[in-house]
Amino acid sequence: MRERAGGYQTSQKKKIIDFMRAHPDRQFTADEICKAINTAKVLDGSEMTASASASKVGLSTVYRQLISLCNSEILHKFSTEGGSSVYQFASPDGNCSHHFHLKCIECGRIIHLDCRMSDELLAHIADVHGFEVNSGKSVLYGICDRCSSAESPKGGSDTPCRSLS
Amino acid sequence: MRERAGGYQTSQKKKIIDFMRAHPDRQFTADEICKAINTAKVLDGSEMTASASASKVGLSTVYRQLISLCNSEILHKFSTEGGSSVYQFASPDGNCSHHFHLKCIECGRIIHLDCRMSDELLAHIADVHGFEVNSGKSVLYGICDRCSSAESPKGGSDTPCRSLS
DNA sequence: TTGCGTGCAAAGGTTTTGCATGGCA
DNA sequence: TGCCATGCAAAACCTTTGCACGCAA
Repeated sequence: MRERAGGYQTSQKKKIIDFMRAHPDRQFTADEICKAINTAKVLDGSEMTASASASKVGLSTVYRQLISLCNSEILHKFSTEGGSSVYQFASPDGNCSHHFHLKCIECGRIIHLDCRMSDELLAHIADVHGFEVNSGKSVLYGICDRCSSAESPKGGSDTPCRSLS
Repeated sequence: MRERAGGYQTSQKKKIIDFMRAHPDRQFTADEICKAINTAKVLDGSEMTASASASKVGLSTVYRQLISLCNSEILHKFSTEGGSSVYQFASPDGNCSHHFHLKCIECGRIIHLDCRMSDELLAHIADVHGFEVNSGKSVLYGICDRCSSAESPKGGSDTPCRSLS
């Protein structure tokens, strides 16, 4: 049905997929993805100036590809409270539809909760309360263990933590 | 938690609170709230037509009050997939912080899930997985009983969620 | 070759902000 | 009376769309 990435295999699409697959536990806005693939490829390497002349992938192309990739279920789309949307790589198994996602509001990390109790709760909600939860679209917000133990954010060279207010 | 809405008691603020309190189980965009309080008062499911927009309360005032009321935890803010935000009256008890919210992606209805199993799951996630879930900010998306029975009529979709709240 | 994918720019919608004025405490 | 809140408009922001050209199949 939609298991393939339904379309041409362009270099732009490949860049987006490669970048998202390299960071499966993180979420990015369209703008972040656009900047990332126009500068470095895995973004943990050397520093670079923002306005590199090598910028090629347009933001509208990123948006169009993100829509396509979400339809192909290669990516997942989430809405933030700030109004913008963020995208995350979906595991090829597609099992993200079967467990909860925990998102730390401090560091932005995404934790895939593979837990029997959550399955039981989902079954309970479906049976008793008649509500079919779509786990792939549901995110539980809170504080992860790292951030609760240490309130100071570590200044990593990784992706800058989005403001997200 | 007794903290009132932190500011003056203006007529505009009162209109917004009254309107939202009159529809505790519904969600509205800022624009809908603005139109509603400028035309009718309880709209009772029939109005909401374009109306004359004899604006008295400005849209920016609505936005500013919504931010204030959310900070005071009088309202809750949710993000829709379309990118816009919707607001809903929060129960005065403030116990919304202690249970899950189920949101139907079809009809937009919010169900307050007051269920022992969810409490157990939250405790389990905190103890075993070290993640402190903020229930008030977490929303589970899915299909509610009404909409699922409307789509695919399978028998026995009864048992309405005893939302309590 | 065929037509989808792309880049650029402009449009569209939502939310925020600046500034002068009005109203609550 | 002192400030905060309001209204209006413009700005800021995110996302989509139109159009001509490039490139995968």
